[in-house]
Amino acid sequence: MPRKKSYIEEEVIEKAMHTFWKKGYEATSVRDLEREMGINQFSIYASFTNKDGIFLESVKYYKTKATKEILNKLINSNDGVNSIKKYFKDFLKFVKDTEGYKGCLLTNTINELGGKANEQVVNEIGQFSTLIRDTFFKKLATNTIKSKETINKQANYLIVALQGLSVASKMLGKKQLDDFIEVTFKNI
Amino acid sequence: MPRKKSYIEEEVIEKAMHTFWKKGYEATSVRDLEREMGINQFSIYASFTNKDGIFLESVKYYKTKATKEILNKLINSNDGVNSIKKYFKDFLKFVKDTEGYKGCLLTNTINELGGKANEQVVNEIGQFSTLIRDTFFKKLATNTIKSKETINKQANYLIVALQGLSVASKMLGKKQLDDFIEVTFKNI
DNA sequence: TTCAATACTAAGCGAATGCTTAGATAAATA
DNA sequence: TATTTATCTAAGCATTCGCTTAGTATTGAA
Repeated sequence: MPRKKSYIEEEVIEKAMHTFWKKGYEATSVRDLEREMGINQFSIYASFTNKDGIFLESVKYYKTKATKEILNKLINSNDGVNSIKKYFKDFLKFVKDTEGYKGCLLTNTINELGGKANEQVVNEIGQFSTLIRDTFFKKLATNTIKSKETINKQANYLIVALQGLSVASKMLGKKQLDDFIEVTFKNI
Repeated sequence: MPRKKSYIEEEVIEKAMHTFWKKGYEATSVRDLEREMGINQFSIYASFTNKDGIFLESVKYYKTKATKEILNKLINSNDGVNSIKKYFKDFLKFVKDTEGYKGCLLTNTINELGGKANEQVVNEIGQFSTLIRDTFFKKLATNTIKSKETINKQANYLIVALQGLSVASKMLGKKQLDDFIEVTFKNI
């Protein structure tokens, strides 16, 4: 009976995600989204309820994309701690485009909105952060006699270091970022 | 001849600074500033030209405040590397208020606006970042045989770590932050 | 006491914000 | 073919945005 949608939701979500990623939440207007997603405002609201709704879907999409493109590589690696170092380098490639480094969308969001972000968005970010930390933990725990407590501290440490890298990438050059990664893993 | 100003510029700048610090650049409206600064929009524009002008003064004020309250303590300390560790802890106190951690205003700004921030603002932030790194360098260089290159890398590393701490403080608890600081300084 | 110079209040400017509504269009069932 | 249902376009809603203007109040030198 009904008329068909003229767009594929996943495709327009991807475009919305890139817009939020580049510009941030506040600086992205619904008119921006309309232009970038290539569909009318009515359709945006019909599919995603409101601006927060599109943002939530964008965050979910980012998680899926990041998981496929870099996190799975870490999960499936058998290179112990060295695989985490590779993850850091992959991360830098992942957050860079032709115009420069745009940081991690999730870190950007926490930094911009803090605790005031939409509750579901905060949950999504918290879950992903936990997933990464747990993955770090497993890699740190292979072939070592270090205590669980030490490994836990190191995993938390690497999470914060990754967030630092997200922010610093927006200011610093490639060499400085590589130096940072090198020193980061001296402490492990 | 002229009428006197009914407000002290430094006082209203401090209030503007706290507003930007809490809410971020985009999310702070001129009406917000009007309310928080306690003066009319006309006066804001007369004294500071535009929104960017107040923001620039806020950034400068933040630098002065941070220098007085925590950076000078580091500069004047004779405790070598350990004084940097103390600086990290002082930093966490500095960026915390009753409602929680609000991060470093300068890191927040870089993260929110990236390279698109007002040029003078970017300069101010860059200068302060350099000042802190140079200070770290001096502390790292006391009583050591480490090469200049190594010390440079470590100084850069600590800058990024500090930015990570700024972001992570908005998500993580005190214990995790303390753990991070501990691991950060393990091999320095 | 006059007068020029600056600061004040308050109203309002055009443009942009997030979101909604009215009406035309398309698809599949009856 | 007629009807039902969901989609589309495009105009417009109230509110807020950064910023300005018109008119009044206050100051200190002439």
